[in-house]
Amino acid sequence: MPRALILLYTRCMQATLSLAPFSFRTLATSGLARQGEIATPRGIIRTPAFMPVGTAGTVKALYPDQVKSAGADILLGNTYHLMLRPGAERVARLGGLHKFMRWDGPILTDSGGFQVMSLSGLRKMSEKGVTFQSHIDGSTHHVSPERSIEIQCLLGADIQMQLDECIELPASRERAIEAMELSLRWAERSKRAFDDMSKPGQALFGIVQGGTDLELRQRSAEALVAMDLPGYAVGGLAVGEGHDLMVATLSGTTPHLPAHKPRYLMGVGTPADIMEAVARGIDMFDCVMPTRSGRHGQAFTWAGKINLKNARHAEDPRPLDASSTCPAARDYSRAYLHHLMKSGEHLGSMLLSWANVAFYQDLMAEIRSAIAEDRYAAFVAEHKARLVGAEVE
RNA sequence: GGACAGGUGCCCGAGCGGUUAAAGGGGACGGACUGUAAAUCCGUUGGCUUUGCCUACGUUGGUUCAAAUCCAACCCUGUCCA
Repeated sequence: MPRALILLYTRCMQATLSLAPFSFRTLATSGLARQGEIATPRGIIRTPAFMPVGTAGTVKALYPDQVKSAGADILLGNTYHLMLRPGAERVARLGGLHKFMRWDGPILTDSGGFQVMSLSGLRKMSEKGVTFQSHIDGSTHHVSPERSIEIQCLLGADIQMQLDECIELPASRERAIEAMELSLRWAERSKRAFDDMSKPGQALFGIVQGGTDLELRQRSAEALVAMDLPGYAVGGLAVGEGHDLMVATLSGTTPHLPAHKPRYLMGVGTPADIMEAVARGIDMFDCVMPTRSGRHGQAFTWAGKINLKNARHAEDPRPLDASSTCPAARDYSRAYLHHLMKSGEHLGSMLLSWANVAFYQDLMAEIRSAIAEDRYAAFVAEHKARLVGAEVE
């Protein structure tokens, strides 16, 4: 083959690759649980997937390489936090978030909707959008659905989230309706903005709201599905309602979301939450739990949770999990991890964050295998109880 | 040897007649953490037969209705002077 042709072919392939559409396919099911993959121009996301949270352009206390080698295919960034610092335009001038933080896999960005709840004392809501008072310097920042999408495009997020209103539970039905309907109107505006500004291969997800009211959840889901978005998230859960109500709400929500599109349960959660959500057809998760708990001394293992700050580990020479492939879990004694945490040494937070991110990825890998082999219910029955509580020795 | 300053709960340290089992830190012990205002936050931290009692602020004695708080002696510690 002439050299010129090879070059042309290569260029075409590159072009095709860079324009590869966003797509989702299911490879196996077990009950309602699905195992599959999301294809993005930046790589495949194996589902069910857990996305480590990298709010401010970093999965706290971890190098991108560690996150990658732990098995994560995609991670999160945050519109609100990156908008304030270093600023979306600056990130764009520096080549986008992927290059900036040295993560070449897919990135999903949250819209700032969670900060509507978590920073409720520092913001004002209107039909137009949210006005935040910066928690850093008090300056005022307006985030409309359109501006949220613009920021996410500037960051270069592969999966973008509509701006929504996340409310704390329990909440009155009126309050849930209000937030759900506003979120739907904002979904429409987000979609229009996304269609204008996004690049091929990027995807916008809508967010189902409605509190724990199944009728509201259904209405929200159906309205979003009518917008024909590339994926759908379930938001407003794990915000005070408790595990059982969350699971019940999911049971009444996922059936209203199309089977051929990815479903993302936002902000969840514990290993048990994830297992039950997968059983109800959820494909994607994110949560600060592995990293925050890690920084605070709590490790997740197949034997249950372990608080390394507890005195009982002071002279325990065993690693967290001798069978783990993660060096943090395999090669360091509990006694040493205990010492690091008690001493406030950064390495303690780093090692436990690493071990936890790796554990969560291992959990997802096991979940995917169990679905692929159609033994998911048995898998949950075998592991859930143990993962809920403290380590059983 | 002399002059000051000081000895408080595991440690540092506030209190300087009653509202003091004694502020505040730290440490220790335990808990929480779910689209990250979080390397953060919250408890507990003398004992007991626990709506109360006992023990406790260097030691001993005293003043007082009442003392960690006032007085005396003694024992320690620090700084300075000889």
